[in-house]
Amino acid sequence: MNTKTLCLSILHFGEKSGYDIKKLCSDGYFKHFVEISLASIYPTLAKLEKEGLVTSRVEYQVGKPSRKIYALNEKGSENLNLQLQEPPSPDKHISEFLLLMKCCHLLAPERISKLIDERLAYYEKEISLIDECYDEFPEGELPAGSKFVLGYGHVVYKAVHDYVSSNRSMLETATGH
Amino acid sequence: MNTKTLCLSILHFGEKSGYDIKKLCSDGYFKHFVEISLASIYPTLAKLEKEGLVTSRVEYQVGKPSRKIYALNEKGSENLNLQLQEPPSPDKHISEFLLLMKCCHLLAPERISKLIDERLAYYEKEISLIDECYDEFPEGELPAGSKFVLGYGHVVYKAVHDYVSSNRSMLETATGH
DNA sequence: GTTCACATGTAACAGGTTACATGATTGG
DNA sequence: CCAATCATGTAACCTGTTACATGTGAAC
Repeated sequence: MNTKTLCLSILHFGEKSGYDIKKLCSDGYFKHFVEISLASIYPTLAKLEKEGLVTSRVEYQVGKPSRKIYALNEKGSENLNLQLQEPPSPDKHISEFLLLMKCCHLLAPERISKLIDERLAYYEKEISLIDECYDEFPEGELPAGSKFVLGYGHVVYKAVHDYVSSNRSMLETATGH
Repeated sequence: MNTKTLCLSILHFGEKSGYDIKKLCSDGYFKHFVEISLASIYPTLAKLEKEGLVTSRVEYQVGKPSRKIYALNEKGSENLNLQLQEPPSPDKHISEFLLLMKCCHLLAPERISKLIDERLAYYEKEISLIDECYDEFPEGELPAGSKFVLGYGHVVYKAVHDYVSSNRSMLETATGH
């Protein structure tokens, strides 16, 4: 995933600071399908401004550091539309947890149980975070795309939670060492 | 995910060439939770051999290029066990498809429909690939970890397939431009 | 007191990818 | 004939991360 396109598509939902973008990707609406760090956001936003795709203004705050707020302009909007015409590259999913489970015969049974407990807790947390996102919008006002994506995340976490809790014995009783 | 640990854990399931490892990660049993390219596998295997964690032998073939087959030795096995004691880092999931769906109001309805059709076909393909993996092993002989991980992938693809096919209208009828 | 959240930015480094280089055989 | 599969490996490049630098206010 191209960092520039990601920033443009997030800005398209409204003007934001680099810090805002990071929060959205780490905790908010974009959380479960993107990855980005602050150290790549700031230079990217600066580049986008230099290229004339976004504009920035500084918002002074009392007691807090100033925020540099970026907004998409027409050229940026056009550029985004162009980028979105390209076919999406395949999903990337990397899970050390699954690698560990695949190697369960090398793990102590107590460790497996602990890892699974933590995993289930993690799924539950993600589900409640998604539910919180729904609650932020009044009935029917959540955009279709956002609703679809939140629902997608929800069914994934629900399905794997069910699967892991019903099939954990498969791993916990494996004749390991 | 550490490339060295990944190679060691795959080799732990049996001796393999770099090419074999790539195939396993791209099409086989490790497919849906790891990412690795040949250009990082070969140098990693060479490094592992230099460090004395694996041994290699060359297998000559008629009509095909020779294969360099690597096997885990005791030191490598110990090293792997040590690595597996570390807590797994959080899953990484990146999906340009979901970003596109989130931005559905910027896409033509026909494009959305086409993207969804392709997506559903992709899920179906993944499910049948997983089923093929099951079939490779005779009844009951698939190791617990592998079975668990395959089942995990299966429920994910099944859940998202169901979700996308039942909720596609949410995006296709979105008042875009 | 100390850690966390807010807030932006740079520099050094690590990691992995794309493209290149090579070459035989098989299938369409 | 051309593309694909098998098979290994290197070099140049790019991108993104960790760590650093700086500073306030709130909460514990």
